[in-house]
Amino acid sequence: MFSKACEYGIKAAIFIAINSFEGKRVSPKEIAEEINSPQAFTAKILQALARNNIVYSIKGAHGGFELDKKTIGAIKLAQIVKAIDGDSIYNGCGLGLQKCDENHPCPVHDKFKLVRDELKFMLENTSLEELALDIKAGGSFLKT
Amino acid sequence: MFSKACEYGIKAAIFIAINSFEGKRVSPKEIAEEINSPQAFTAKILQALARNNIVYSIKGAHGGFELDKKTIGAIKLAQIVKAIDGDSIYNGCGLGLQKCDENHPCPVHDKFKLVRDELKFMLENTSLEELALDIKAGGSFLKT
DNA sequence: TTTATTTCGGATATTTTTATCCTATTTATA
DNA sequence: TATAAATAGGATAAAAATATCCGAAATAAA
Ligand code: FES
Ligand code: FES
Repeated sequence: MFSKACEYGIKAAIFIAINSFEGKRVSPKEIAEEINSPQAFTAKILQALARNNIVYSIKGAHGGFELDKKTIGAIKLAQIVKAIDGDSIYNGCGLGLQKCDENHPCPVHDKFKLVRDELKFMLENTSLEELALDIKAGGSFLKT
Repeated sequence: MFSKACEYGIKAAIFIAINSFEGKRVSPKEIAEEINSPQAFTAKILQALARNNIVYSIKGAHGGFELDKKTIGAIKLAQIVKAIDGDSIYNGCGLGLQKCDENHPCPVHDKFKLVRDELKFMLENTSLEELALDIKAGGSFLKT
């Protein structure tokens, strides 16, 4: 469904959110440990998230990744997925036709579009905040 | 969403279905042309579908791929997807946890499961027959 | 200003997916 | 039986995704 890079990106963002609520910055090393991902690869993904202004990176001593406590509620999964995997998951044809086109649909278009749109809606309406709070409450987990 | 192999497999199966309605066998060459896929790679996928008893392959002169006209309505997309991509799309965790587990859910579990189950339902309830008929009626297309 | 810390980013390596090539095997038919 | 036509399948290649390594640049603090 999502690429590994995207899975790591989502989990990393959630972990950064959790820590930002407590005013803590986190390093790629900590993040990789918490989400059970390869550290250097995770660092690359964090760079991409930073370039897309989804998370903030502070270089140098006492640096790390963080995000603005006030905007955590406004950051939706859709932004992260789009930044890493692009938007083919929202617009692409389920059977790989060059473009998904109502006027030249593939055989599964109508049915696929329903599922795809529901996924899109879900991602656009799920915020980092709710996911982070659920973890803090012990209702869900980032690894194992 | 699906692998290239799976996309090719679905389109190939639909094309074989269309031809089997007319009692015609088709070759990997014809199939690849009709679904706009690489021929040799498509042939590998056809072998996999044949090994899974989804399509039938007849070797030798006048051979080719076909399927039993009477069972086309019973073949669902889910079988093809499972044969080629496995069932991680039905059971796997959206964030890549080792297993999707109600008792140890990832942060998106509840929401993801809804989408995943809808996809599963769609694939399990869509037959090759309806897709093939739609194409014959000019309502959908296998390429471009 | 020096040092320690930390992200950035280019280069490289590994693995998986996608794709191609070639020969063996099977089968209908002349 | 000989031949041509067709799928099977192993070997290989190319491309993309995943992963690692290392030096450069930035920054806080001594
Ligand atoms: S054309 Fe294939 S999903 Fe729309
Ligand atoms: S645990 Fe992640 S989707 Fe179920």
